[in-house]
Amino acid sequence: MADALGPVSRSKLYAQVVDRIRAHVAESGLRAGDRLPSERDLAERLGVSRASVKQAIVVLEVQGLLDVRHGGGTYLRRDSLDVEPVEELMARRRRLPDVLEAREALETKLAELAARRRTDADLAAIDAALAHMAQEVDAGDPGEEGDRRFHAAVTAAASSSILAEFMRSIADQITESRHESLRQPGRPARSLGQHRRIAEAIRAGDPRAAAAAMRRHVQTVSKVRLLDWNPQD
Amino acid sequence: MADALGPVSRSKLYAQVVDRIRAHVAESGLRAGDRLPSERDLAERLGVSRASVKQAIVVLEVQGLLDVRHGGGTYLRRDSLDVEPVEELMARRRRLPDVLEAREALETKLAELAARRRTDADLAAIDAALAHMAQEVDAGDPGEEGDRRFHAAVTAAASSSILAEFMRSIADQITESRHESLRQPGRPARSLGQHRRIAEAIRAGDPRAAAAAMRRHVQTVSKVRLLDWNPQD
DNA sequence: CTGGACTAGTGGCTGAGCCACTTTGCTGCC
DNA sequence: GGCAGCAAAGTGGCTCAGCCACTAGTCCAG
Repeated sequence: MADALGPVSRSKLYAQVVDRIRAHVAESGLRAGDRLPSERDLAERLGVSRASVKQAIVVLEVQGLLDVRHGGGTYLRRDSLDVEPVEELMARRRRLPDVLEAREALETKLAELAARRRTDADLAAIDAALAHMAQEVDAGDPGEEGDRRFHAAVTAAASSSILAEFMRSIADQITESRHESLRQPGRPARSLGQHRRIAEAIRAGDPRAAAAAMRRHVQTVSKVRLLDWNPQD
Repeated sequence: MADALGPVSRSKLYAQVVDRIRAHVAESGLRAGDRLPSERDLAERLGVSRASVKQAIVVLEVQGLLDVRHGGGTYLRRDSLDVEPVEELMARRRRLPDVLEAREALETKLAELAARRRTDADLAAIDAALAHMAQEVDAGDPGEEGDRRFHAAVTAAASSSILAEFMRSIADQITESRHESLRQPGRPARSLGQHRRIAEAIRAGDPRAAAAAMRRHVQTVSKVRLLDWNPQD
């Protein structure tokens, strides 16, 4: 149902105008620094109102693809308008193996940084997450909230805004895979055990051990998930 | 100069309205699924035209943060509107140490994947990049184009769309640091040598060696760059 | 050659209007 | 009392016209 609504949402006029501008750039061979037709010109050519053109331009501007100068015209900041925000790419291509690869790259580094930079407050948050997950697992629950908190605490302890943002951009897919992963028999307890080893390495301030433990953890998830994954392509 | 233009660009009305909507969501404690005030309501309250409100809403919609239903209102898709596209975050916070950390996380994994997945065409591209950089270095040039091509070839050989997209989102900072790094005496030749070791491991299909060689390379860049970095905060 | 004035073009924003769609409330019927 | 249908109100989608701020280019005078 939600998927069936996707195409409809995609046909909003401003989105269509974005696509047409993209096509025009590609066909005309325009490059970074080149100027687009004026809003009035585009509106006339596309048979839409200037306000609709403006909406499309605002979208491309906020994506960093256009430079809009008051009274001076609209310019390309890149050689192409084909770049998509990460989240849009994610929503479109739900390739879990890619997500897990990215996750391994990011979380391994985050664990290493957490081991170097953790504060007492960070450790307290990690311990609280472990306790929460243990409580959930003891109660027979999958432990999803504790799992989420643990990874969030490690990410916070790493103090790297870029890596944190990358993690945020694939957060939906991680949430989804967490649900699937932790409902497997025995998986919650095993995951909790792996969390504990990661936490120990972070507490000990051992970046190598933390990275290795996190890599093992994420690779365990990778193996389990790949067996169950049914590609939708 | 370009930095001085940043704040001006930031004060466009639609951007201000975006910020005000964000503030409203935060203050009201609204959650995913909750409904925003109507466009007419927001326009009146903010003292702007409905078209300007609409532009702001379009921005948040295309970022996946709002769900806009024709005739039915505008709804939050997340618990917060504080998420920013990676590129916007990048443009705002040019903290090079963070970039280098992210780069190490991403490129180490990319090298590993390249060693696993490289095709003959990938290896040819890597060799061409090495040859190009060698030519530049022999001619006394810094070798920036060859450097760029080499890292692009490794990224392509890795065949991971998410990691490639993450790399693209910090491409500007990498280009900038490349320029600074490679103009240092002796740096081009040394960098070329490291590239060759990475390429050998990829050609040999040895993921561990490739990852280790790439890590060494990026860490070398990290050390050099940090000595020269003047924080702008 | 330089600077100023003027004109045309461009973007920024407003307000009004109309239509399509959704939601809500009321009434009537079973 | 519950359900269905209809009308009214509210909401979003888009257009159009208008006016102002700004920019770029041209022309003229000193």
